Amino acid sequence: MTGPPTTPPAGRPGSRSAPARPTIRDVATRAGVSPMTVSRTLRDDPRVSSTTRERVMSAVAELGYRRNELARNLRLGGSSGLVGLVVTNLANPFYSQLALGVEAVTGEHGLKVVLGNTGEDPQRERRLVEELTSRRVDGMIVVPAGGDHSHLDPISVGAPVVLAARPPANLSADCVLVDDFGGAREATARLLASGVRRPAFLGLPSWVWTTSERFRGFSAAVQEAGLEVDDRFVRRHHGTIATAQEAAGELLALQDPPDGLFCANSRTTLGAFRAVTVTGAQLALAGFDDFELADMLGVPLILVAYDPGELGRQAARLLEDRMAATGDAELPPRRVVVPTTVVEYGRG
Amino acid sequence: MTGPPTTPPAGRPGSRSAPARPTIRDVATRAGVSPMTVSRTLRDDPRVSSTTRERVMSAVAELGYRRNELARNLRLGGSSGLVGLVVTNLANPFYSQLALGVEAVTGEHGLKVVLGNTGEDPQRERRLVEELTSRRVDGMIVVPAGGDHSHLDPISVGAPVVLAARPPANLSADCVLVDDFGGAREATARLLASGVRRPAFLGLPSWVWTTSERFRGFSAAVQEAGLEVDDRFVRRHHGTIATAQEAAGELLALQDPPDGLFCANSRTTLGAFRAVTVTGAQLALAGFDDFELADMLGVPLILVAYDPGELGRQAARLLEDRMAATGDAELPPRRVVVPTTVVEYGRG
DNA sequence: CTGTTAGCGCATTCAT
DNA sequence: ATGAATGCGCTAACAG
Repeated sequence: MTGPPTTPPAGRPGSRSAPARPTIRDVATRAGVSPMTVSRTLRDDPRVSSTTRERVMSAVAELGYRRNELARNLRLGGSSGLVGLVVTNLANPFYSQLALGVEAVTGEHGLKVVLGNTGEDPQRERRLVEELTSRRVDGMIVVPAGGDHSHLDPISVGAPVVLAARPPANLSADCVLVDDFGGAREATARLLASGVRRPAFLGLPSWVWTTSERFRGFSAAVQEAGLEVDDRFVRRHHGTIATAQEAAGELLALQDPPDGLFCANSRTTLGAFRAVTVTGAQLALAGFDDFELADMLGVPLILVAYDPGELGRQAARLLEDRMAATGDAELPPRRVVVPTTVVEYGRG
Repeated sequence: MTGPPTTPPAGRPGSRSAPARPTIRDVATRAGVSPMTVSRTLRDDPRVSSTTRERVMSAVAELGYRRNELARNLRLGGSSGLVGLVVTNLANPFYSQLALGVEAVTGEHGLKVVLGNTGEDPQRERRLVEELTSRRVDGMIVVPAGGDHSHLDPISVGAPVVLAARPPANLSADCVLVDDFGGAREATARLLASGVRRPAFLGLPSWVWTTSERFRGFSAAVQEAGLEVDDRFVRRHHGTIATAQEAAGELLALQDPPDGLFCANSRTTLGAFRAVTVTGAQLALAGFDDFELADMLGVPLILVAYDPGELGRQAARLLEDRMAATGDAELPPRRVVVPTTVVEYGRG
């Protein structure tokens, strides 16, 4: 009963090549009904008679029609069905897993994720946020780069904003964080419990929020063990494995070197591991972030593990929550903390 | 000279809370001009007088106006300024780096990336592709999951399609591949040059395209060395480190075990490494994919390295090329191969 | 240089 | 149960 192989709808004047996508009107014409009936059919409106529905659906199939969500969303209120996701470095497995978590949750509700990568450049972040705003994203999840987050104000963005991994500064917004303090504290406590008496800390510059939190956790554990944080044993580096190795090497070269080291992230841990391997020093290692092969390095390692995907999923849930809110509700900013666990490798 | 703090444009009836975004008409009213003039100003049309331009720009600033790209794109021809990126597993660093490469190139031209993750599920891939089509993406980059790619036909998608990492099947489309054959061949050749006489191969099931290519490369190198591929030394596993370890263990348990092993990907290599570590066997290792810490494992390792980001960048370039084409040009499908290099770790 | 008309593709409102 | 008019926000095409 399918009609004769229809010629594709007449392309717009001038473009003979690209078989211009059929619109709802083409379908209507083909099915011998009005565009409204097609629209209703596609919306699964129960008022459409089943015979009409069938005619419409055949026309849809024959023409290969796909509803234009752009036009639909415009008519529906100007939103896009898109969620903006702005991260600092997608090449970092941490953020790609976060992205995966976001995608998994938003995908369940038909929202799609638009990606932006800042490379830790606040300037670029501003640009990306503006572009996403112009595209009328229904919400945004951002791992903020700079120190001032005022440009992430949901008001100016025109949609809810959720920060991930780092808390808002100069801004009232939901956020999802890792338990940086608790994780660092517990790992450090285990390090001390294993007999370390001269603990050291190696991390990024102190203005990096996660590093400062992890340092707080480190300090707390040290003090709770009745020890004191030795300033000479607190070092910062610039985030690469190489600089971490260098900084760890300096610690080991001290006249009275530390006997244990807490590293504020995985690259730091790897740098420290290299320094230990190269020098053959006796240094118990702990660090934030679990990583593949940690169990294969042949040295004992106490690591703080957590699920980056969970960070993304929680962020997406907070966001969807806000999007669902009428807006009059004005729920106050929420803060979700993702738990950490401590894992030990290479014991014995 | 800025006017008095204007009350935000009257919200639509019923929504008193969200300060509805200003439209081009609000700006026009505020600036005392017509919407067209605002539109022209925003497009940097030189015909607008500088005085008018200033008035408009102040109004824009005062109202916090942002052009609605959705409406704009609809009017301009129904495209979205979006590129769809469908990958199999974003948690895999390979694909996240690929994504970063795509984002970097498309971002230069104002295109944004919409993400989709299939988890290797062809069904989900179909759904994602349809959704992206409905959103009128201007193009799509896909790491295809199944064996049949007919649903990726640019005609039905309505936009150019570029495949990445795996070649098209039942489909004519551009694609970007890694030199799987060449890389495997060279690494295997080095393995043999190091004295291996009884080479083995461990990979995924043979219907996985990359594995079969890499096996071809392995075989070529073996034959070029005047040896033969021993069928008992060719094994498949299911892609996890654990199954790889198991399969490698079986090889090592043979009465006359191999003295060298080529692993078809990084998880395979890691599994084999574990098996070697556990059993203490003498087995020279080579494999496809470089990975962090490969130099720290304490065993010699010959690895095939390449830049996944380059795969993404090339894919994005092919796509933009197609998008720019008039469509009448009908350039034939192109295939770009990203080169590999062989790196050796732990020698001595 | 600026304004008016018209319409991108779709869905709400009001008719029938 | 279906259709006609109207407009989402924006901009070509054509006035003036």
